[in-house]
Amino acid sequence: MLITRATEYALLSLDYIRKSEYPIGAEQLSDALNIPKSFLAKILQNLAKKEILISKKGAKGGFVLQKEIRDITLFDIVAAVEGRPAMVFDCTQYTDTCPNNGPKNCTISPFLVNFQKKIDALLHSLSLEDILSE
Amino acid sequence: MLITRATEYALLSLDYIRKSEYPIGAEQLSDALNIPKSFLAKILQNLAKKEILISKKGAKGGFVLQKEIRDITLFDIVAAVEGRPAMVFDCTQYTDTCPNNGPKNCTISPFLVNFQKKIDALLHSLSLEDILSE
DNA sequence: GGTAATTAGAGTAAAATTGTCTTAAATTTT
DNA sequence: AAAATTTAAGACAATTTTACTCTAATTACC
Repeated sequence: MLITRATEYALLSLDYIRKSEYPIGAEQLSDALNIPKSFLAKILQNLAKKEILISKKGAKGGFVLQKEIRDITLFDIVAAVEGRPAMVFDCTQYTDTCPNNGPKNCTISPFLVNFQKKIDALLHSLSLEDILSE
Repeated sequence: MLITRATEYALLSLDYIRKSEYPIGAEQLSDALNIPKSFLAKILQNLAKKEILISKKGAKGGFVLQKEIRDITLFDIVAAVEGRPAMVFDCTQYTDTCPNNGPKNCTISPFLVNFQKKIDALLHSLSLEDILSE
């Protein structure tokens, strides 16, 4: 799966947050979107670390968008939430068991690299503005 | 991950098989490509079921391509091996816990559908011929 | 200072992927 | 016909990833 549930939660949250003037707390989001609170909190943290959200601690705190929605790409969101860029296929993980001893002499590697580039281009080309209606 | 290790094994196997005049056995493939035999056997079975490979039982049996490599698409290979088409994201699995009560009123669904279509188009447009060098 | 909120990290549970094993069925060779 | 070879099928186990929880600490507002 290219995109996990965490990314879905992120997209739903970003959509909710952008519609509000005030910071939105994790608990409020959790209630509104029916998403497990602790899990969501971690997702929001990751989005904050990657400069997609601003987090405000303390009373009346919460999360606010850090950029214009047209400046937030799908690529960044996925990378932030999943902890790494979206990968079509990751063969670098197990070069030890690779029948061809690594990507350098892999028969299918050139294709996969090419395919990965197409996915990346697609993710980079799509901003939050593009995908959230209204 | 859009493509799993099973699909990588399938691609490597298909590349090996197409280069041979004679049927290639699962064990021979397993040795040549250093892929766990039983796991590989199952992958080959799936490719045979989906009319990508022909399987011949008995002595001197093995697997042969059933079509020209330009007529085998990545889409078909992935669908055969993974047991379902490659999915960007599968929210139909858990409509019960969906904050928006299903894809019909989902804020992000239209985007995901669109994204999925682009992936599908890419997979359909690429044949084995396109991706295996020489 | 007290409350409301995020931050951090360990830890658990469930699901998917990866891999194994055993037995049966089919085909070829002898 | 028997023996050898090879696929077919399904149950099972191990590993990895995903999904989620809990507790304690930190920060900021009032």
